[in-house]
Amino acid sequence: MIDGTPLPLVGPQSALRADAVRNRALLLEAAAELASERGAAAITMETVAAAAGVGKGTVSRRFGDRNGLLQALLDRSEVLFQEAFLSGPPPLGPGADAAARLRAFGPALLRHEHAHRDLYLAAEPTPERRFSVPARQLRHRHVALLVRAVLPGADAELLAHTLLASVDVVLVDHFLRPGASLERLEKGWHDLLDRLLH
Amino acid sequence: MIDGTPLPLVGPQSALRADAVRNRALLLEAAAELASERGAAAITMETVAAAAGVGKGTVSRRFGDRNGLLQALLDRSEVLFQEAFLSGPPPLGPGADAAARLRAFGPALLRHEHAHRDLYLAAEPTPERRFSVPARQLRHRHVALLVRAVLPGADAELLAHTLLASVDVVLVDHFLRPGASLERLEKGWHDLLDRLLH
DNA sequence: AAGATAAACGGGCCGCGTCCCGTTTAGGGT
DNA sequence: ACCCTAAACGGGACGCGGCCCGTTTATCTT
Repeated sequence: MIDGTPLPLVGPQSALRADAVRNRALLLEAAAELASERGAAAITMETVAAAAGVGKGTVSRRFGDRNGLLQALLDRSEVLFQEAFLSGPPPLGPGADAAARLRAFGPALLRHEHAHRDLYLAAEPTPERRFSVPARQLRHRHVALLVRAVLPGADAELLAHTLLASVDVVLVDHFLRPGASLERLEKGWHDLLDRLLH
Repeated sequence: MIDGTPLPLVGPQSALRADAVRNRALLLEAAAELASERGAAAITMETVAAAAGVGKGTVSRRFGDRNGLLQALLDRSEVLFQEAFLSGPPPLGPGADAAARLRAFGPALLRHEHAHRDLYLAAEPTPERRFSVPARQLRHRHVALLVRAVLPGADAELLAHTLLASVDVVLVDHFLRPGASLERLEKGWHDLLDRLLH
């Protein structure tokens, strides 16, 4: 397992050496600057290594591959979103009933991903790893939990995947290209839930 | 546009030269043999070119990229599936009402993709092209048509994407790994439709 | 039949991602 | 304070995909 990529909301697990911690920060900073100046496509293992003043091998060892680096880059804003639906104010966070939280989740995810769409699109994992990304797993568990509360008879795991897929970044981006609006997608989410909940 | 990859159910559009047609067939045959003998992962631009006795440039020009080659490989079985839901016997084909056709579509797609899962997983397009694959567009139009007939008030395009996503190869494969069954996924499709149609 | 033209061909080139291994260094134990 | 070991480091090597361009060849025209 690649270290230095702590799962969100889980403590450090392997005690990175001090210089490794430093280099990790340097690399993420360099990558963020590259992304904001020349777009996410400009992030390559070599350029980010050079910009941070370290060797390519260091990037590889720390983040595994290019995708791991991009995932780590996303982690900061992802954690903010996670806090919003795990412990933030209702209706997204606890305090509202499951149906209301579920209703609020779609639009919130939609807007969050859309705000960072460049990075999310660039960081789209390969098919075989798509469901292993910690952030995705957390989203899925959360939605499945809400679905279970709202539709006890349903296959919550499967339905959660379906719901999440309906607001996937890639799909959203595809819809927004021609001129569709975020509002249409939000309405789609609400309609879908309304039909599912009678 | 890459020629030699006619859209399903649309006639040829650019009159390939005779030698090009021959090489295209040679390449596809070589790729199919490679896939069956050493797995889809063994298909690289170079090995397939060598196996067919042509240069790498030829593969590149004909199929655009590795993914285009894999899509072309899938086309043969894909066309069979298309015929099944476009003009085959009910309940999948015309002759049954839209609700019954929609019910039948999920399991049919599920089983079709599962039967060719190795190739479908290998041929998974990059995010930006995911919705441009002709076969996917055809599936989507078909499902959207049925949804429009069954739920006139809904956003048929969006809902069709959601339905298709719920039986996506990558998701299905993810579910089947631990030991889930195709039956569970089929039940999920039927439950989803039942809830949507009251 | 012979020339013209557009298309196809081949294979070399470049860039990127990944792997590897000999070297260096941080950090804890004595 | 010194050493010992495990971890991190650098950067070169390799393989694959995508691209390009000088050469060959099929097909159409007259």
